[in-house]
Amino acid sequence: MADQVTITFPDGAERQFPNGTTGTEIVAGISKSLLKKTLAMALDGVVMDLADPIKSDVGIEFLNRDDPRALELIRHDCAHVMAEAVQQLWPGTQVTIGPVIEDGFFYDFAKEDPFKPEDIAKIEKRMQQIIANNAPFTKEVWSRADTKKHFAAQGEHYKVELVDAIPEGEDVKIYKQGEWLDLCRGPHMVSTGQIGKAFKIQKFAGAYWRGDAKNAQLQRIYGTAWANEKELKAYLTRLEEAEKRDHRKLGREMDLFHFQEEAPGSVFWHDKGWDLFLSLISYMRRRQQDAGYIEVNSPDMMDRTFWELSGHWENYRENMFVSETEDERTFCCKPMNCPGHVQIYKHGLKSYRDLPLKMAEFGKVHRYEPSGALHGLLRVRHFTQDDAHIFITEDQLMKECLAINDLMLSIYKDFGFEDIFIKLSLRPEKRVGADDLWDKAEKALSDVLDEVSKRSDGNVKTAINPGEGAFYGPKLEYVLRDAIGREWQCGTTQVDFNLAERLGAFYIDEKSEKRTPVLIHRAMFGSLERFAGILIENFAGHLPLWLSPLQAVVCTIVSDADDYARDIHDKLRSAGLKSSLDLRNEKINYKVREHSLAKVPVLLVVGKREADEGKVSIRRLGSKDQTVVDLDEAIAMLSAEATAPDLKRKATAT
RNA sequence: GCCGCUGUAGCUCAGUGGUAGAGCGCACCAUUGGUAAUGGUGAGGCCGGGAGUUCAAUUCUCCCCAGCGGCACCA
Repeated sequence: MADQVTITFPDGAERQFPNGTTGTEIVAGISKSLLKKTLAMALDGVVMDLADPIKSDVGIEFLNRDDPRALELIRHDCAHVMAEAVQQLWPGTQVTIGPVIEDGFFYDFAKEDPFKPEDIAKIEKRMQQIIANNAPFTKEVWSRADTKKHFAAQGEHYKVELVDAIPEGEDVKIYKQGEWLDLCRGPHMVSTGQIGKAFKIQKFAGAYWRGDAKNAQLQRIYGTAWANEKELKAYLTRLEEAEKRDHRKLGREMDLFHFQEEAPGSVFWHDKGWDLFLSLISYMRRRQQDAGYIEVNSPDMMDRTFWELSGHWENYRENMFVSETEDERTFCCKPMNCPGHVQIYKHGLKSYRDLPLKMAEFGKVHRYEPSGALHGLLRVRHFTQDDAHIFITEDQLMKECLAINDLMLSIYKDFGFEDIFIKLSLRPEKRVGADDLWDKAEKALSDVLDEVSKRSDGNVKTAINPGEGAFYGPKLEYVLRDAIGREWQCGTTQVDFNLAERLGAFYIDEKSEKRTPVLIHRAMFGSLERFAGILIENFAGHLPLWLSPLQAVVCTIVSDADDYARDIHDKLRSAGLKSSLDLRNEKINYKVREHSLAKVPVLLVVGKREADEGKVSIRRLGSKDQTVVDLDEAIAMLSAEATAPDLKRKATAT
């Protein structure tokens, strides 16, 4: 072992130190103020405890709290302090795991009595004390046996399990902060005081040990921590903004839909919401027709034998709506459209010349989702899929998947979603079909993914999810990023070498032989209900004109303008615009406020002046300004804007 | 489904062991006002459902349902 190590500083300077010198010693040698500011070091880019000895030649960086890498340390340390606070306040509580997550951290505890809402303040207060004590974080490496003995003696059974989970050959590290210690792989900051004040305990929740519902349920505490108060405040504001976009709230305010307890997980669409829904279907229907799809409609209920054949009965029986009828038959509300589509396919002999056969349906599927999963429009028990099944020969697979991809990306773009992420989900444990068919299907989708990624010049990001596929085949899942950076999984392309055969579908090939088609399942919006919810949140209720169920309200300032307003309303209607008339005996301020709150995109305000001159005053949602233009001009402009993007493209193409 | 919290007027929410209150909205009257709340009057409630304790339950206890926040699930 060398006596000396060469350390390279961020400015490029190199210096020799005795082997085993710690980061702390080096910083202390530079300046007291730097030592005070430094939370940790990075050796050749790897973040380490400042107190770690340096045993080889490396490049060193010192992390202060403004370093982006420091945030993770602050949150991690904050989780430790929270755990200490909880164990101080409620002795006997067992600690389990406490990782850093996006925007914060959590720690899971095993504790008899549940935490109460008022405990948040108690925990925060105790954490402040621990942070004020500013105890240093110190690291020790213990033997496995000693560690297990220690935790077993403390009654920390989960920690004993965690020690067993540490891979052989890896050190068992213990971090101490004052009297308190935790099993942890680190790294940590220098002392608890470095966490600062910009943290907050957010909420309590239940969570299963090791994420498995078969295990005990622990109590999770979520918290957040930031480098400074300003960032914390910005984060809390961001949460508030997201809350304002909540589609459940906006749905009520905009009078789009409602839910009630007699139909949990089912939507009561009001006229305006249904108008939006129908706009989405019309749009998708046009896009699919243009792409060579046929549209069909299959029964909502079919005999259970179909679902046994398809494998749904075996895999999803508990999640199906099942009905016993007077004739003692068992019918199931369809949880998927595929078996129905295969029946339509099978009606009449198919030739290879008929393939690819692209069969679409706006089918309403019924799934008895677990009660705790329901969430507004985003997770319901009855939803409409823009579903399609594409029957192909094996060698058409690549071409069809790419065509679907192109259509998918083009459609998302029409709604303003251009930041797309595609996940490839591979075979799950519970599945049907032989492994060689899975090999083939996974290879095919993987090739498609590579090709899509290549074509997009790296604009489309991709990832692979082992074990997440459907029971009958692997899938590509399209994830959209919305206006405030949240991700929503929508479209899916699934390659299925199993179902067509199970349901007895075939075609006659060039050699007059029977062959089984490959089935591609695909949805682009996914669920119409869910997509509508996503759009409401993405646009914060400010729907683009072509999707808005009420595009304009004609408001009068004085009743002398009533006849003129009626005239405008009629003309808007004739031009295909969705308008309504507000002739109420109210002040214009009142009308503007009310329609603005209802997110009406365009207000056409008319008083005596406009009536005399044949003009309208246009006020757009979100703007305080108005422009006065000729009525005909206004109608032409709004009509153009209200045209769906695909129709606009067609109009300019001809 | 599991853990915790919540359920009072159309909406947002106060409140109490002696069967209820506000604001907004709604109806009516007056007001014709130029771009985010004109004034007045009035109507509106099985206090989520069921059982128990009590002289008396919206209030306390238990069970159920639904919603919310998570976890698990998501063909």
